[in-house]
Amino acid sequence: MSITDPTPPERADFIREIVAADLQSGKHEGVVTRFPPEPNGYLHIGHPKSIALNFGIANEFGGRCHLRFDDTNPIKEEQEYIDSIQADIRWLGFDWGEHLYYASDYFEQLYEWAVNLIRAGKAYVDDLSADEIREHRGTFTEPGKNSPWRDRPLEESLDLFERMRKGEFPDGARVLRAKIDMASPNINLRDPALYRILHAEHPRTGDRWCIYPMYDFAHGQSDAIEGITHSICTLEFEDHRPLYDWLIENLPVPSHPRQIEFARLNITYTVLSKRFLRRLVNEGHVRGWDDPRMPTISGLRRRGFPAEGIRDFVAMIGVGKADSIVEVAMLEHAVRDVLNRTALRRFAVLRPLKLVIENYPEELTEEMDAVNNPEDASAGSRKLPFTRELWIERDDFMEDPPKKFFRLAPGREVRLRYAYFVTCREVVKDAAGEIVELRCTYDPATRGGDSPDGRRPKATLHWISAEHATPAEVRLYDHLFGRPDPGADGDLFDDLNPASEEVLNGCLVEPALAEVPVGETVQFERLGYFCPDADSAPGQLVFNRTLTLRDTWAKVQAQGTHAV
RNA sequence: UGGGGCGUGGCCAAGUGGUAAGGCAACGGGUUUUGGUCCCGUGAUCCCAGGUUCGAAUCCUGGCGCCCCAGCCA
Repeated sequence: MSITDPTPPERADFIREIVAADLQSGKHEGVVTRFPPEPNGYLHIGHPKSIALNFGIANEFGGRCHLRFDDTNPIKEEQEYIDSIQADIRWLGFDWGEHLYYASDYFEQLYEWAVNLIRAGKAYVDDLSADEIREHRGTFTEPGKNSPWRDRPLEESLDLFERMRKGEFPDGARVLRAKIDMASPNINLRDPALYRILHAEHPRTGDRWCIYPMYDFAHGQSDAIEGITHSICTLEFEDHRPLYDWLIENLPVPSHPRQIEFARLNITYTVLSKRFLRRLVNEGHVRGWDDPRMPTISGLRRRGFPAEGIRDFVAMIGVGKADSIVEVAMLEHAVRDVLNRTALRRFAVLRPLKLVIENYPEELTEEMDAVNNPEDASAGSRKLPFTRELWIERDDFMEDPPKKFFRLAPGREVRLRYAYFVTCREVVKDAAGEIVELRCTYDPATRGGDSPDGRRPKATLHWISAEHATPAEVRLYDHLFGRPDPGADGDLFDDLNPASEEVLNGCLVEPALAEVPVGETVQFERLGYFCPDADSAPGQLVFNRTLTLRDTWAKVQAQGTHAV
């Protein structure tokens, strides 16, 4: 894994071009990247863009990619997040090998470097309060003012910093600041805070420390320690690059990484803000971080999205510096694309309607051959039991059908997939006028679904033998938000889609569906992709709808509604 | 408002001075035992205005628009 190929892949993005150029010019002999999550929440669909970029570049150029937790703020970070993040990255299909690191591994080194900086007269301990520091910072148009402590003797700062570490001061009492330029037009250079006092339990270092480095003082140096060549981050850190470089240049670090920024991912109908996602979970709007409606990796996994679809999606959207909002349809397309190729086809009836074939023998059960996946011959076939009493989808029958409806209707003949042609002879209703049963006849000559005389029904329906049907609960999911730009004109919570989850009980599925393992997504023919939920138990099947199939009939219906 | 970025069809996105790739979506049509899949077809003069050039989305100048920064968050 040490051979370096300086050839960029075809049509590389601007970051890959930079990497390739650095390799070709000999600036670097190999490439080392890193994915640096803060363990303060679960990974969401925005992260794979960065993960695939960092791990992808490392792979393509024969380098390596580290997983490094940016754990410098113990108040927000938890072990649960550290664990879930690793599980999610692995599930996505990426491997950091032996290269698992934590910024907290470098706390001692970072502390030493801070001392170096003080000795060099480039950092000082400030006694100002947070409010006072803000007041001294100035504004976008006015320069800041120097802190009265800015020029205190080095020895005094050294002593104070050491006592900060020893725990002699309460939170917020003092802070270590870089001495750069309070008049800089870049606010990040107006003597940024480097260390703050936080008497908090850290998930990794426990109570060994009560001062913690700020992001700016930890990230670049961690990169340098690990020999990262290209430190890829999102656009909002562009303003921090001068500070990143200043620290690298003013500290005796072992290497000089280069920070490169790209635009983070945004998707329609979804919100990717850890703060907001945490609220959804904590305030009970969803079942948890892994709720199938959540844009988290664990939510998408539970929803049945394959990792390959997510990888294809991020490859499809590209990498650039222009802010953009990708349509969810693209994600859904990527997912359907892999599922169409790989998902087993099964029969399931969500809203059952009884269909009785009057001229079919009472005691007979036939075994019909059904293809498991028309896109993959190696998936083989299965037997479907067929009997006189069946269940079909309520939506597949209309007593008084409109012009474009070509499923079952009184007097109409349709094909029952893999079985026979049936014709509706009678509609049975209950006292309330509800349709409760369809009486039909079948044509024995059409066994398997083809007629010897070349008759071709306009529709093919899926069905379940009543005698063999297995009950199941099915949870239908839709976008978490009811509009493409949630929160655009007000509170995000006002835009939550009240119909994002619909639980259906009394669904009936074919016997083979009891065997699908959690983690596998199958296609319920003509309905969509579904996967067993972890809530399933023997005899208590629960399925989540991953996505519907593309549905041109639904589109026709919607147009009809809107036309009037 | 000072600084930093960005601006190519509805949405992503190639293009790096030689006459606008591709994908998604939408809309037509064909195939089809999933109204699925698959196949075919349909759309831009590149934020605007000047300029340089035989020739500019690509270079120059000036505008306009959008995003980010005033945490002891990352």
